[in-house]
Amino acid sequence: MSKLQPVRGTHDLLPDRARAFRRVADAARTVAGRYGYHEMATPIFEFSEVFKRTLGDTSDIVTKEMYTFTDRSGAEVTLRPEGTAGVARAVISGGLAQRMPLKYFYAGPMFRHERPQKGRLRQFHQIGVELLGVGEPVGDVEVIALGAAILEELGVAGQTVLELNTLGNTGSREAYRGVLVDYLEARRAELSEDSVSRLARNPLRILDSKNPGDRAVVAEAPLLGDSLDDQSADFFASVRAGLDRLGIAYTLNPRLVRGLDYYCHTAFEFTTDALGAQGAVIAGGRYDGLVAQMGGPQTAGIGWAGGIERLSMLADEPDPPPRPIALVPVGPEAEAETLALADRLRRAGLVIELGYRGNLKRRLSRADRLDARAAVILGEDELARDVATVRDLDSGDQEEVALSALADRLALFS
RNA sequence: GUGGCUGUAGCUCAGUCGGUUAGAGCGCCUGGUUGUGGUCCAGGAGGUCGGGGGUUCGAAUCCCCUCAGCCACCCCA
Repeated sequence: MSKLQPVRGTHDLLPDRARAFRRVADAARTVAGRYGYHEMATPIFEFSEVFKRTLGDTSDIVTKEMYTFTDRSGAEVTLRPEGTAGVARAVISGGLAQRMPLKYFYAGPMFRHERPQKGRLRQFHQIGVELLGVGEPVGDVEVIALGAAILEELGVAGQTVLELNTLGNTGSREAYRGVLVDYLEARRAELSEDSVSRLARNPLRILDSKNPGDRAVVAEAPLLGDSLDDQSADFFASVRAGLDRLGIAYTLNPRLVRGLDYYCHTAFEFTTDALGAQGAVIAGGRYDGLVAQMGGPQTAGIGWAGGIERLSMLADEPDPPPRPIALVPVGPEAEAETLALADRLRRAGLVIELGYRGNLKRRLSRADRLDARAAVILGEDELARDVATVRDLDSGDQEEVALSALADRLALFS
């Protein structure tokens, strides 16, 4: 730690990366807007209680991954590990439940103290949407369709598949949980160490264990689908019918689960095999119990979050920034004049770079490195005649242009 | 949190049976043009060999610790 370095698992976003990130967030925001989901932002940190209540005291995120600290007034606060909790808190504290349904989009940094690896950082960035107040399956369909549309817009639809499952309503899930625990307890000796501890805490999670021994046990486990009551089965059938109608392909994955109590019915993930072990690029589900669990009114909810880092690794290259025009003064008089000229041209909407120092050769060389489209050379003799020399840096052609006509002439380059 | 691999110039990397001033390509700077870039030629700057400790006459090279990156587990976006 003696050398100056960024905190583990954090990265500087230099312009190229920043542009790739912005492309993901911008595409998502635009598409979400077409579905009526508008951007909101919650604070980057909340009272720790907000996350403990939504994520549960036993989840890994709460027990070992949160960036929690005491601020100068003694309050225990936490850098948000995910986005839904803050939105739910805002709905309650802002009295927003008066005007349901609520449709929100968000984008921003999240923080989890995990061991970094490909597609996983300690400060990472997510986009997400939340739909509150819609308990009908059409809400699930819309939210999933929105995710699919964003992936399409980003050009990653071909690299991802939609995995879908249902957890059923509370009664169905509790019934299944009992059946599953009974089954797993009977074969406890065959389970991995991790899964034995999950048995008490979060038994559904054992279903998607990667451990070969666990998988063998899970393969013969009772299926959640068999525990669904009529209401749960009908709900899921409606969701599937809606997706079919929209032509959104999916594969059923009965092992796709969410561990937390407030999740119910639909669970889904858009996954890829192009990112190593971090397969999920968008993941979400229905959380009808969340707002009530936080102390608000009973409120249906469904949403998803997507990893910007992961999506940007798959997405098409973002458009390059516009090529600049370089202003190249020769001599002190022209140098002074250039500052005002640059200002005028920028106000006209042009992208202008000033060479800050050096002779003509040096500044042209710099213009070339900046990938400038053209250079405006302004020397004493040009100045005396109120003209400038405009050099096309791609072709090498030069012409003299009256200063009054300069902006219009340069606009032809873009 | 666990395990494996890695860490030499801004970038990509060479260099270890321990031994004189640690190298290359690219990039950067200067000059070849006193008002003309990209190519070419010549020259130059730049490294506490991730950090700390140890072994040794001598460590980039061996040992220990530590930090970071990558990969997998765990967890998840």
